[in-house]
Amino acid sequence: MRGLMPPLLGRRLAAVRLSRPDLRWRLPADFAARLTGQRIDTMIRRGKYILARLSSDETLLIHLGMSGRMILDPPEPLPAHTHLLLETDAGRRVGFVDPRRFGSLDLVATRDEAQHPRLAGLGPEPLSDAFTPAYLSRVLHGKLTPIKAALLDQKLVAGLGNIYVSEALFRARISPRRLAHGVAGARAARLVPAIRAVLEGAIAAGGSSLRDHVQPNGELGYFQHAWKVYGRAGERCEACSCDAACRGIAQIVQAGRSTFYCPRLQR
DNA sequence: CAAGAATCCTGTCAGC
DNA sequence: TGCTGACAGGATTCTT
Repeated sequence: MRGLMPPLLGRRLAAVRLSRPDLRWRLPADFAARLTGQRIDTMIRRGKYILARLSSDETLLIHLGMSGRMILDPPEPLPAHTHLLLETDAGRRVGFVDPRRFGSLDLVATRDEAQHPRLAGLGPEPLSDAFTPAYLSRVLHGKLTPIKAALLDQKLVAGLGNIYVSEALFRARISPRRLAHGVAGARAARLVPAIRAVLEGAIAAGGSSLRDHVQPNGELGYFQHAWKVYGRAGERCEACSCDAACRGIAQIVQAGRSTFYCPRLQR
């Protein structure tokens, strides 16, 4: 979103081309027409959603899903799977590219995002004051699901994905297999700052470019080089590599997603 | 109600 | 080289 603000903020959308309405959810036939001519007044992020508030009092929602990317001034011919192309009154162009189409676009008839069903249920922002150990303890209390799965639940806390959950749990030295209710209390007090540190590091690095993610200007993120456990199955974890008892980073599947952790350090 | 599995879709890569 | 299966930054919907 930071990369989108310079070209979009305060500009009017002079042209909008929607070449594929069947994304995660099918877009209405008048989607492009409703965007055309609108000015983008403010842009914010909520969880994994980018929100662009329009002069029409509507809000454009963008979710990149697994494989989505935004491209500034894409070349012609347009990259494959460019489903939406915006052109501003200043001549800048922004493309929404998403091969798998797990991403979504939506146009909400209100500037109050809390009204939108996709956003209404989201938990607090992990970088906000609302995300405290007390809050996390409360929502984990009584939960029988592994902490890994709980942290992926956007209703509990908004914005964590598969990579950053593994990284945060490593940083907090908590096993991803531990049941959520067992993290309430002292472990939650470690987990909250661990989550914040991982997200702040990733944002500063422009995200993690595993295969699809790029910043709008085309630059790759470089947080993948800072991963301690994700994608490192079999390697000895950096925190205990000198210890003969370290048997290396494990990869397991939880709730259908890969989890990476150090079984020796994370309890 | 809560938790886990199946599902949507395309691209890439390992193995044969 | 070409085929097949597994897997990938997500989140909803269906089953148990």
